[in-house]
Amino acid sequence: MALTKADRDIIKLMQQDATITLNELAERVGLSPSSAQRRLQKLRDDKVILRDVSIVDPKKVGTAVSMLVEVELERDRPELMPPFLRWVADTPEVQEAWGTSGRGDFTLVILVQSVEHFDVLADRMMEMNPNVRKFTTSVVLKTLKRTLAVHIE
Amino acid sequence: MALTKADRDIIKLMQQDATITLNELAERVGLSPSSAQRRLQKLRDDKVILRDVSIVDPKKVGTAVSMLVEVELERDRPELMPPFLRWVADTPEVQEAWGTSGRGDFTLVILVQSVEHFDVLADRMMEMNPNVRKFTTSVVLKTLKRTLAVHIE
DNA sequence: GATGAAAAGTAGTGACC
DNA sequence: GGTCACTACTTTTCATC
Repeated sequence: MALTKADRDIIKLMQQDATITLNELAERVGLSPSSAQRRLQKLRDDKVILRDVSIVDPKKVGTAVSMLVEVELERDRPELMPPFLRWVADTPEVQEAWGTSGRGDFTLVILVQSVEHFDVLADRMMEMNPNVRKFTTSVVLKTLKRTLAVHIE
Repeated sequence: MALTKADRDIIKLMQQDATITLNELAERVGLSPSSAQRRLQKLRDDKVILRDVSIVDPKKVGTAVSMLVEVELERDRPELMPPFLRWVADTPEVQEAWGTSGRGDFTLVILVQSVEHFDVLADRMMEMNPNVRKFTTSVVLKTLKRTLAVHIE
């Protein structure tokens, strides 16, 4: 699964614009269209490229409040961990979630329509997860940058 | 720019899988392929859908350390704000950045190859931005969820 | 073992109703 | 918004290195 220069170039280009045609892609990485397509297919088969998605502007669909939430769990109730993980997975307003060292146990990025929606969501989180000891919320005032693109040298 | 039911369905589907064909898309939203394509094109023209990108598995390209960084800036030097914003925009290892209320002024998601790379990056951040008063770093131990998909009712 | 050229199949586009 | 014809893109085949 070693990546060639062409593979890395394909990844870079596809992370910027996945609607690029194979002809364009091929030209820019210095391969024929059929070679480029085979490499791309292999990158998908090997799960280097996981999927292609459309990026939507939240403001344009009436969903404009982002929150960063640090959640602290009770460590002495490990049996309540899986339900919490399931809640994270099943709650579409939770866009991102990391388990971290440092202050909080988990950091969540939550995107909702309004502060009222967030209130409801936070209440439900507490209700469904008695192992949530406390959480601190930071309101996002300005989103400077948002990408899942991985930097490739 | 009011969104129809079909528009919202198109957005939902495209956020999951942007490689879907117009035939499939049309069928699943209850339109003809060319109608679906017109709506999709309008969503792109109106910047509701900003772009399509490939999602890459960082582990598969040798980039496996994520950090959450809270940065506190000196408030009495507003002239140094633009350079900081430019540093964020121009540093590909910074995947996400928000300006927040609460403790830190900014929260960054940084993805690097190794802790050593992070050290170099953090040093350079301090060097290039004398208005960074302090920053606290949380190492990501586990990534539970990662999507930019916006939840649409 | 991967490449490129070309053929065959499929999907996207635009004019018209 | 739907139908249809046209164009463009993708995929497979096959010969080659």
